[in-house]
Amino acid sequence: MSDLEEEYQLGYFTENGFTRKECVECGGAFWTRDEGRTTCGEPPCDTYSFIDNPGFDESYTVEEMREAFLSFFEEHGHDRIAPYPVAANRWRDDVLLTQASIYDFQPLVTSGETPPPANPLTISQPCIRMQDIDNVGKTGRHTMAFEMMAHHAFNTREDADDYAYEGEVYWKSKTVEHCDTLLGEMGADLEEVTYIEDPWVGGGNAGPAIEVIYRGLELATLVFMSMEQDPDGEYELKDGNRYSKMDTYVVDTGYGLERWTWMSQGTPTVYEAIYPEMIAFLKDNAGIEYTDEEEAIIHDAARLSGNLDIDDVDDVEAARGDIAAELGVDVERLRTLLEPLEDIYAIADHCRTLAYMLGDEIVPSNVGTGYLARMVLRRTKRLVDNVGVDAPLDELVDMQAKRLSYENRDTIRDVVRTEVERYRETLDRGSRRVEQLAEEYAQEGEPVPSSELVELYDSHGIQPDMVEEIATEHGADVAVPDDFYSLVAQRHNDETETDSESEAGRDSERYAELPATERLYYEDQSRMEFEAMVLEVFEHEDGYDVVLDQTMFYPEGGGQPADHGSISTDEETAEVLDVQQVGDVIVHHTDSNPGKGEFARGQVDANRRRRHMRHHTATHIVGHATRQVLGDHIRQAGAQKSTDSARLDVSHYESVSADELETIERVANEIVTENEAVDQEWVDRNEAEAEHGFDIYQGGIPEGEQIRLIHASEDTQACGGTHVSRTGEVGVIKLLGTERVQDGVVRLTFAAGEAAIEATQRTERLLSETADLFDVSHDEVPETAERFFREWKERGKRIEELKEELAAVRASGGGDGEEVDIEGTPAVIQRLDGDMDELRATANALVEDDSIAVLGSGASGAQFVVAVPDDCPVDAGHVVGELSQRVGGGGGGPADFAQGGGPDAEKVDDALDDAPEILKQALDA
RNA sequence: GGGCUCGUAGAUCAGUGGUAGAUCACUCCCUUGGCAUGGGAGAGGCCCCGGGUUCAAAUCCCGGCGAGUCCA
Repeated sequence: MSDLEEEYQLGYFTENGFTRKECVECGGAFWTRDEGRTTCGEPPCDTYSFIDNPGFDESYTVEEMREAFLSFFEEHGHDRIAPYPVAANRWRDDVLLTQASIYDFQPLVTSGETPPPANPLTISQPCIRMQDIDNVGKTGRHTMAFEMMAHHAFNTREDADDYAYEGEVYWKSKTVEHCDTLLGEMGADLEEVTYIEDPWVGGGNAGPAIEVIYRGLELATLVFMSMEQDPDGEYELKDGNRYSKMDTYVVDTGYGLERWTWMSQGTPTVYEAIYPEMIAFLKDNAGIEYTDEEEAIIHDAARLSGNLDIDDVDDVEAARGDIAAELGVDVERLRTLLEPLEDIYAIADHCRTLAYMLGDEIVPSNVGTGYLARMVLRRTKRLVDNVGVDAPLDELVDMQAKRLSYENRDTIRDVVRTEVERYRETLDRGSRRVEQLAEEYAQEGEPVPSSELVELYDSHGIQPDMVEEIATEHGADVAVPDDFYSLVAQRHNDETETDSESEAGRDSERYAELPATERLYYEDQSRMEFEAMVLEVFEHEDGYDVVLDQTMFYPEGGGQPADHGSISTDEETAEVLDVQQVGDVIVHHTDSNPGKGEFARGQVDANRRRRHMRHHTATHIVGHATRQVLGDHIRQAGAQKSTDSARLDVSHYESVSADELETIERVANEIVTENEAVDQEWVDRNEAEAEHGFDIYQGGIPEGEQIRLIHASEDTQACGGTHVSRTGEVGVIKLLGTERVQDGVVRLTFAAGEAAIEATQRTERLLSETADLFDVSHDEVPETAERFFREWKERGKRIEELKEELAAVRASGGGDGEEVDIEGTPAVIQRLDGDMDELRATANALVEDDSIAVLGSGASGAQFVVAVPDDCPVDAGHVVGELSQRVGGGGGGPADFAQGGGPDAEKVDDALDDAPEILKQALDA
């Protein structure tokens, strides 16, 4: 079946007495030393045989196993690399979380554009896979968080050049040899190990791959990434697409740290092997105890469930029935025994996931990785409450963070506490809502419909089972549909398509043939004049695009706006209105044509540029100060500079208080006052990463082997912007304000240098104008404003009172109104040019005296109020309708009190003249 | 980045175009020796902001701001 069969004819196999066989159960091809073997070794063809029968000589903890693995590969010529963050979106924008060790080197290293940090290398990379979150705890082997131990080698073909690494380090046979040797050193019985042929396809790449199985457990996958999708390729693989060989070929291996540890211990589940003390703590805390007989059932069930090929939760539920049957136990009894234990396994795993996430400084939020962290945390909290563990969640997460040796454990605990509190508020809000809803439906005797459930979940974050619980207490039925989550998904399917592509594609083609523009602005960031040759000019709808051989003009990028200025030749001076970078070419957008092939002088608008430089350096300083004041989790989430101010968005889990803002401002200005050097440095990116970590990429990830670092005081950032040469040149930094731009992200707005002075002057002018208005000193403005506001409110109330009094007087004093008799009820018809409030009050007063009130006003347009005493059969709404029609409008209201009006104020009197007639009609009607 | 929900008294919320409400908390009075409590009265609102529609907007529409939530 496999088109790649010849790819597996490895020297190591033939030299070490392996034979290729086909599994009698599944038909898959595999390699083994055991001549008599007939099955491939992988469940369901075979079953776990290491439970209570560890497959290695010694028992290892995860820490010991990690160290054993890494040092083995170090001894075999690999460099040990520190793990990358689990937040993969810090260096690539196509995924959120790190799901495999190879993610660390995609896309730039695997494509050959950037050299790997070492070659070959070994690493133990923390990974998080949310896909099988529902299986965690239930199958005995699924975990959301795990470490993928790996050895990688990056190779290029002999005839290929222009890649960041050259030649072959090692390939398939050597890879298998390393794996086999490691298993041998661990004391595995090599006769029992099988190597299954299983070509790998994913993400546009493919290649032969081998699964390494021992005693039923898949211990490693050895992937030989060497092909890319190509419609004309010579290989057709299992996804139905065609592939062809690439110039680079990469050894991508994955050894599950947790599985190796499990194999070495032979415990019933993986969880008991990797964090036994936490499992013990949780069981004890939740008060879970078993009799010997129960213990035996659980033990057997765990072993059996490991043997089943379980891939989703439905299978787990079905499998439980099979297991119960095999053990001769009632399925409900088995469920009651296992469920609390499953929750505990899941809690331990989720806490470890959170420790990785928060330890790598992900801040919970409603977007991106922050949202995933929040989901995991809330899920964990539910499990903890469900199973009756009463330890605070921050303590549980800390247990795992401690084991993983994170240094920011205080912040982690703080974040967890804040999140738990936030969740509690959401639940409070939710339960109030559900209670109310439940009572409504209970009263009508109807069940809560699934549309309400979807609404509650989607808009308010309330789980259907929680609705069920609360609603039942209030006597309302709830039927949670089986396809609940697909109903929720349906609501999101109406989303609009993405908009069309830009024209950048064509542009970049046009500029591709031009040489890279030499960037003078990096050579001397304070120079503003230069000379250059005009290489090309493209005419445009609204101007010209000019390309020079070298330029001092800074193109828009990294949140710094483009420079302005002029490009002059002897004949022509062109204003530069915008500057953009297209590939390696810098394009100046101008208002006139300097002439292709001309020798030109460039002049950068120095004032504008200097303001940008101050704001750019100030941004680094403020970021650094914020990190010092608020904590190490502070990370840039976006930034924009202008001539007048700059803004910096940072990740933070609560809003910034006024006190904190002042402290940040003080710390930032201390850095300015210390007048330290701001240096730029071009360095090898791998060296930079090794020395400073990923925190240098807060403003985005630049391409290329060399990157530019900016050192401002103790802060180091990869940055392409222009900077002042000493922090003192920033002058002064004035923080203008802070706002929460989204959950988990806070925006700081500030101004530097003369812009700071201007900003201060602006606020002071506002204060002065306000003070002048009140005719008081600056100090007295707040209390004066407060007094004015209070008095304004008091006066409003007094006016209301007076209007009512006036209305009473008008109603009783007869006034100049006409009074007619409608079947024994007196009706007062009166013009009264006041506002609606006055009309209403007067009408009310008249009704108190058992009169019908028909009042009209011409104060702003025409307005009418008609009020009728309780027992009078006149319909006020009808009367108002008739009156309003006569002034070109309309009106209505309840039968005893109606309002209306229209635009024709001059017809108020005419309308009122008709009032007696209308009243009589209304009575007849 | 997108979808949805919500902004009304100090708190929790009613109010679907026609005179801004309830409960708790608050103040005062009464009941009691005191407390829990019970009875009565009162105070407290830029109905988030800005436009629009309308005779009339807390209410409908548009735009902001703020809060929440689901998804990628």
